Amino acid sequence: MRVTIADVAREAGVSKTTVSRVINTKGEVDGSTAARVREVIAQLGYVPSSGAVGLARGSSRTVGMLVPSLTWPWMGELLQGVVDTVEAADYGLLLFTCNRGAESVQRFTTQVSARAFDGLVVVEPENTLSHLTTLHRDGLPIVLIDDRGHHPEFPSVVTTNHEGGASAARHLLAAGRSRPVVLTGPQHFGCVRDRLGGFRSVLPEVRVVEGDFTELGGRLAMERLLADGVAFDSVFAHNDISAAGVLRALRAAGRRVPDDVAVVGFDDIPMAEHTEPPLTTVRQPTRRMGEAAARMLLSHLGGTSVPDGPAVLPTELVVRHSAP
Amino acid sequence: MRVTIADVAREAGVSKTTVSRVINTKGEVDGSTAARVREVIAQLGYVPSSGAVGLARGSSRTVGMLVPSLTWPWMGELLQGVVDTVEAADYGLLLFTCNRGAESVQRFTTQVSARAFDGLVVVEPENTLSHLTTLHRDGLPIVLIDDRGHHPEFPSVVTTNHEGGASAARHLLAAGRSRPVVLTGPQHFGCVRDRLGGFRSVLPEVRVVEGDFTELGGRLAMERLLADGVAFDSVFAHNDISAAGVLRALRAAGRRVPDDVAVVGFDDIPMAEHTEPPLTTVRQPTRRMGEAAARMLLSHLGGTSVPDGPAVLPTELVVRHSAP
DNA sequence: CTGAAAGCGCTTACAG
DNA sequence: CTGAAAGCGCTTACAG
Repeated sequence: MRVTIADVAREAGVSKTTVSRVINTKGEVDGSTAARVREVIAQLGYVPSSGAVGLARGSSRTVGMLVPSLTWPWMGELLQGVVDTVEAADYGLLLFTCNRGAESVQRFTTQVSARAFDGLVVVEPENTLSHLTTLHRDGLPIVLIDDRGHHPEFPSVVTTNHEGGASAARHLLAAGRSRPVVLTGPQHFGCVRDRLGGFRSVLPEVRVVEGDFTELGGRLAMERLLADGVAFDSVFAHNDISAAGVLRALRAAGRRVPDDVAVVGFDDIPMAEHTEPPLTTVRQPTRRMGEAAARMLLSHLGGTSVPDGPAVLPTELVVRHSAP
Repeated sequence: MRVTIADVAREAGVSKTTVSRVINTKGEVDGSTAARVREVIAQLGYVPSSGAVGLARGSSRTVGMLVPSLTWPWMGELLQGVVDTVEAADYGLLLFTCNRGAESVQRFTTQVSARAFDGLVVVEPENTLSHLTTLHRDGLPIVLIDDRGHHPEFPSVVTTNHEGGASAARHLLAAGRSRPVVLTGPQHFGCVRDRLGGFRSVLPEVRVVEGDFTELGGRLAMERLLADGVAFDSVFAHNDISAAGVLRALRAAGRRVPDDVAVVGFDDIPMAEHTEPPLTTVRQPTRRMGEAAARMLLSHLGGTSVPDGPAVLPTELVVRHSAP
């Protein structure tokens, strides 16, 4: 049988109230009484039932995390940042995905109503913002990790997409490249517009090709440009995956990187070190974004008022061989 | 204020007992009564508090997952498999890491005692097996995803490491390669011994080099072999990351892959498609291992007795350019 | 400084 | 088929 607060109380010869007080160090308790209670707790190996505590206190000391998918290359770092921060604060982390579309969302919403967690960190699944906004208005604390460039009415963590694009352009310009191609992601993403805008603020003369963030998309786009005889000396791809496709297409066509064409990616996923040649890229501080989001949520739960603007974490240009 | 079972009971003009019965469809309830209750539930948007249900029932309808790190390349697939299965069964998934060593383990153990979850899926953090065994003996249902080749006394999911090694050897042999080097992982891992044993069962004449599963380790090992003038026509690396290091070292030394040296990895992480040349590798069914582990745990929680042996999922050789 | 009692929101014998 | 009551393991006014 599990050890309960009643067992401790009986064994220590005090009331449950007193035991509760020493556990939570609230209210005055006589020193020697407290010592005795603590001793009994240790001896019995008593640990309060999280469920019972949650029910009595009306909170679960757990935060939820909702992500579209766990298999994206930067998701591991992000999750690690969130988990570390949450665990350090002695909270639990309940993980949800939206793999099965509407059904997942339904299930997730039920968990919200069931009060399974106190607050939510979310990497926005497509077309969920309005639903999340409703939950937030109904009182659920939410922090959004915003990779799409939305601007929700609740707190969020973003990176400097505009400046990231600008830094890529400055780097290419300094290396004497003046005829760049920008291979974007889907242009309805805010982050895509920002990256492009930043790049253009430095290098206005750009050939823009809309991509889809996939390796295959990058490869095909590059093959088409080469077939069309477009002249360019550099490529800025909006993520590393599509940059990998670009590298492959260039190699297949006999173009040398970086001699003939310099290539810059975005994200700095683990693969970026291992492409041929290793990829120069604009690093997103993924892990720190996770940490920041979790910290914001926790301090919100702790009663601190949240900042009204998004928390902005800086990108960083990582120079490797593809664009020295 | 949140809607409780009492609100529903009052509104429907029945007792809480009856409401509980229609929610859980247990016990006989008059058809029209049930219909009325269901209507009120829908109208009020009532969702049972998971905390209260858990307390009353003595279980939380949540499973825990413990992993050493979230940033390993195959962890995303594994997690996705677990999460999907767990969510489909209407359970929650509580995620724990062991980033901070002993402190993490302590915190984790507390959660166990707090009954925060009903069972555990674990990818074993180093040196935790005996502790997990204790928890299991104390009554916690556990399923191990065993990437180390331990053989715990509780249920586990493994892949065919021996056969995977053998399949790599058969493939190289069929391609006319007879002087292989095997770059292993740390040799105290059971999986490493199995992969090597399988390989040797087909190609006994092997040069074995102990590696450490890192890209750098793979690169350095290969550089040393080349410097030593060792003659070989193929490499079987025990994971893809170190295979990537091997590829890089070979390229730097001017050896052509696969013409001069064929290279086979293990795992089939996302990067394997993107190395130069793309990597032939022994695929671990990572996602399905996650699914299998979750299924075993859930059926155990559901009362089904668990199989005594480990569940074995087959590897699969994926042929790409590095060893056609 | 300490305790009896009510309450958190459910489930489950037990009685009818 | 239905309900009153006890109980799950805590916390928290309230009273002393």
